Amino acid sequence: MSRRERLRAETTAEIKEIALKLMAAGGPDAISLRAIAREMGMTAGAIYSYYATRDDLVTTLIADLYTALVDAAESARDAVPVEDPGGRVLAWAETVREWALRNPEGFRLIYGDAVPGYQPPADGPAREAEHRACRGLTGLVAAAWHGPDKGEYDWSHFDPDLAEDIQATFPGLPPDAVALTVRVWGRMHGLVSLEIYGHLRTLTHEPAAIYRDEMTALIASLGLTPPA
Amino acid sequence: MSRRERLRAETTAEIKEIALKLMAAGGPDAISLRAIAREMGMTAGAIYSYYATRDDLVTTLIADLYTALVDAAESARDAVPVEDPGGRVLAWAETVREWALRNPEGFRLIYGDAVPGYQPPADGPAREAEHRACRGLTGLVAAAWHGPDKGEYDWSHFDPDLAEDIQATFPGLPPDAVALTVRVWGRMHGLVSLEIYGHLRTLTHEPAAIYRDEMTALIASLGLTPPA
DNA sequence: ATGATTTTTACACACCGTTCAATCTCAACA
DNA sequence: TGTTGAGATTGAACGGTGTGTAAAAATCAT
Repeated sequence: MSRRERLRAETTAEIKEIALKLMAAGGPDAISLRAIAREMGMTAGAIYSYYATRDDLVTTLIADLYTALVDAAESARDAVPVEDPGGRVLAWAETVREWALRNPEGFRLIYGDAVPGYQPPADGPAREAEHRACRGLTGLVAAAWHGPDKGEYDWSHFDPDLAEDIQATFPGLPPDAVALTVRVWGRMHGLVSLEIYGHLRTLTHEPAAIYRDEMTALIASLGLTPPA
Repeated sequence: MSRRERLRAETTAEIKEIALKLMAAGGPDAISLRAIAREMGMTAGAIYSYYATRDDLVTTLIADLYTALVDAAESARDAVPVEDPGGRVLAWAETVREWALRNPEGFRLIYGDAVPGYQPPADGPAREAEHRACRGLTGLVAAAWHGPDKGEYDWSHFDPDLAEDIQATFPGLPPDAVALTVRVWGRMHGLVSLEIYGHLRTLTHEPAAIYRDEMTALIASLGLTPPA
């Protein structure tokens, strides 16, 4: 790797780093090429040798953040033995919340309004991360799945790519389990989303305990044994 | 009411109306005084006879939207007899989702990032609407509450105003029930939030059914009988 | 020294909120 | 009826934000 390439990689990384810092400080709209350049001691035009447009930069940021989130959730899950499926669910859930609290603006960028006017590309690393998240959750549900398969759902009710992916990864898992996965996702997401956007702050000082209670109930509802 | 006052009221209403339309079309950042004025055939400065600043306008919009949402939820709930507490929960939940789908940008304005840089005032009509929402949910939980009161929570874990309010409205209701209310809120919010922000669109075509299943499970977990 | 790459400089363009003096409108009063 | 004066509106201006482009200048590997 030549010196040239190394410098380029470093600058690319620094741009992302500064962008994340700016976003953490001032929200998604603080991600402007000019502000980043100011912070780096460069001029705005220079950034165009690294990212073609501002949306490209945002896309990269979202992908990085989402990947980091899923990495964290997966490794927390894998730190709990497979014999404790309830513990694995809890590990995933708590990790997502803690990551969101550490990176509130990142959470907003992924799950909320990205920068005004930004349209996410149909595929790319962000989409890949979302699929990983979905596979991870499905795995957690699959480990707990023991019916009843009421046959309420059909594979045609889901995105073809996703359906194919899941049928390949978890053979025999019925569509009803995927619907349950979506519900689990929503249940994990709800309180965290409310908390990050400040709607719990004015209600309770114990969001962690409430979230934990909710996740415990979720685990029990999956027929698993929640950790003590 | 003089003609002058009538015109003023009409213009005030039209400004809000246009603002909502612009927001629906282009997101929260599309709410600009200049754009509103353009749409109305006025000049930007004229709006300052009606709203002191742009943030004042946004504050009014949020309050109006939140009030409309809570109005809808309350009346849907009240259309179901008190003898059917599960049905009342479902009515509330479905109404919130449907309102959100009809007013996605309104939902974002209330529960997501409002306009960049906007800071909500500590009190005012929006706060009042939030309290109404909380009271409404607490009422639904209270109708289902039959313990167990494990005494896990304390009134000091909640906002003093809220605690006082709830103790006055629902005498005898323990703090644990309020914690459960927050959990219920999160559970209702999660899937709707994911759906509004487009995270279900790429997974399933049946968000309504999944949400209904989740709400049915929620009602059952409250010890109530879900409607057929 | 040469040639590719990066960066600066300078523009063009389009927005935004807000203020202010001047103008217009129109209801009420003399 | 004509005048007056408060309120509504304009239009221009100020000061700021931003994205993106193109040519010139600096940098650096070869």
